[in-house]
Amino acid sequence: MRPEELPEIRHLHLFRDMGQANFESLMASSYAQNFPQGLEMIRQGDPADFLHIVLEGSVELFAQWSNRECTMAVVRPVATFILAACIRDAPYLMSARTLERTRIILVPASDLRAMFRRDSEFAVSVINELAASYRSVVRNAKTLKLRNSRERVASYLLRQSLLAGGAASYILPVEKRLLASYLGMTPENLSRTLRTLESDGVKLDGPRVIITNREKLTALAQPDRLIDGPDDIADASGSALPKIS
Amino acid sequence: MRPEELPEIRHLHLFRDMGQANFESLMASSYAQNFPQGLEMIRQGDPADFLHIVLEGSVELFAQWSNRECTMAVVRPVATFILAACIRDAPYLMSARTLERTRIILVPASDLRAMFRRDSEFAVSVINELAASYRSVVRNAKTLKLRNSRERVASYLLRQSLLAGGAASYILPVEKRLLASYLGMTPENLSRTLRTLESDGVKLDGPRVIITNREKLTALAQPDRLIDGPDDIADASGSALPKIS
DNA sequence: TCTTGGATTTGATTTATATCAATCGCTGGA
DNA sequence: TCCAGCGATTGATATAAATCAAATCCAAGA
Repeated sequence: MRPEELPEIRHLHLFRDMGQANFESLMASSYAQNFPQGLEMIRQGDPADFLHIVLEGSVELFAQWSNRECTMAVVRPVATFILAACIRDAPYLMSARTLERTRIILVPASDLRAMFRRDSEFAVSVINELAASYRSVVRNAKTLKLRNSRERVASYLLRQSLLAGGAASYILPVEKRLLASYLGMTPENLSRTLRTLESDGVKLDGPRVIITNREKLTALAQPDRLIDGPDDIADASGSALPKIS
Repeated sequence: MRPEELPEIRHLHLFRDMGQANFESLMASSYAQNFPQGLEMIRQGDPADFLHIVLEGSVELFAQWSNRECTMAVVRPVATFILAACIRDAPYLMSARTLERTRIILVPASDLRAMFRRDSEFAVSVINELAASYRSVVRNAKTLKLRNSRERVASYLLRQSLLAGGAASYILPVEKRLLASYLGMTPENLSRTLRTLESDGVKLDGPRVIITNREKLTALAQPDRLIDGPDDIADASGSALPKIS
């Protein structure tokens, strides 16, 4: 691990409040690894041996069942993922693959579990992280069950605009086929939906999103703080898709 | 609160490992309340002031958006709900209403937050509870995105059979319209689906489920440990019926 | 016992979405 | 530069699911 990377990790909410010696101890047993693009580094069902921290690149979390698969989330630097599995000492519920060349820190799950018993500040951080993650998935489930695909697309585009500082134009952070899977629809359906949304205030030019009529788009998406955030505590780690640990 | 209720609460994983004095202190600031059937005792968006513990009856957690609503979960004794919102000191993401006359213990969220900073055993229990909850919602999201409604119904029926000790016949624990909403479909669609499932090994007689061909039903449902459980750590909160094999 | 309201079922139809197939367009490598 | 391959789009069609409407069933209360 490079020395300049430690502060980046230390800055995460999860590690921010723990004792310095404990943080160093945890990092001492961790190690970095670089993965090429498209590598499946976690397979669902495998035992959760390491907490993963993305330092560079990006990672897709996806789930599989009966020859089908779907994207659950995309994790971007600097953020952790699969915390819950590590804590439960249980099999991963999701697989993970790199979307590009990606640098990851691997923190042994056993050390992690020992640490939050030793460092009560860290325990509080873990509690907060898990509670936030839980709420994030609940929001996700709500959008899946309460909105149809058109509404999900509209609210996604609007939310991304807000993440881009309310910009009227921005670049989609992920490929459309991945976005389609994340939103629970087929690429064809997403493509068609995007076209029909042109009459509702948003236009696509390749990967570029141009919001032409924010009021109209908002009326369709009906953004809701209890689904789309912003979440209670400011997170703003600039991830393209909701963060999942 | 009745004295005989304390041991029931104490027995929950969440409270099992904390110091006795701390448990008593937490309970001292809590109080019981009885709600009639059909009462909406939590409205989504309200500040999370109390952790709720169901002692008797049952509670539906549901979400609303744009004049639509859907059932997210049903909580039965003895269990807690909306822990994450209390911890984040954030608005509830879900509403709650009683499905029958229900007795609830209300634990002030502020006491809860103070307590896991004071009692590190309790902190560990909260961590485990949240991690388990998180994984439970992820499973739910997976079934929504990976299975169609027919498959969701089939796997639900099979899962309930296992919860009933593998019984070939059992009574649905909830009304069908609520089940439909939980499974993300309309009551009409559920009704029709149940009928067509008769050719796949399961028959409905009112609220009674009769599994006529477990192999066939299993082939359709394709139960998966990473979606349907059983979860990692043995929970066994009730329904641990002796298995005859 | 009779009544009534809600739950459930059934039927007809519409709408949403997936699937299959083909084309287009871009990008990276030979 | 040209080509191969993949993502994106478009069109045609099939399937899944929702909606609308009505009938039936059933349990709680008068």
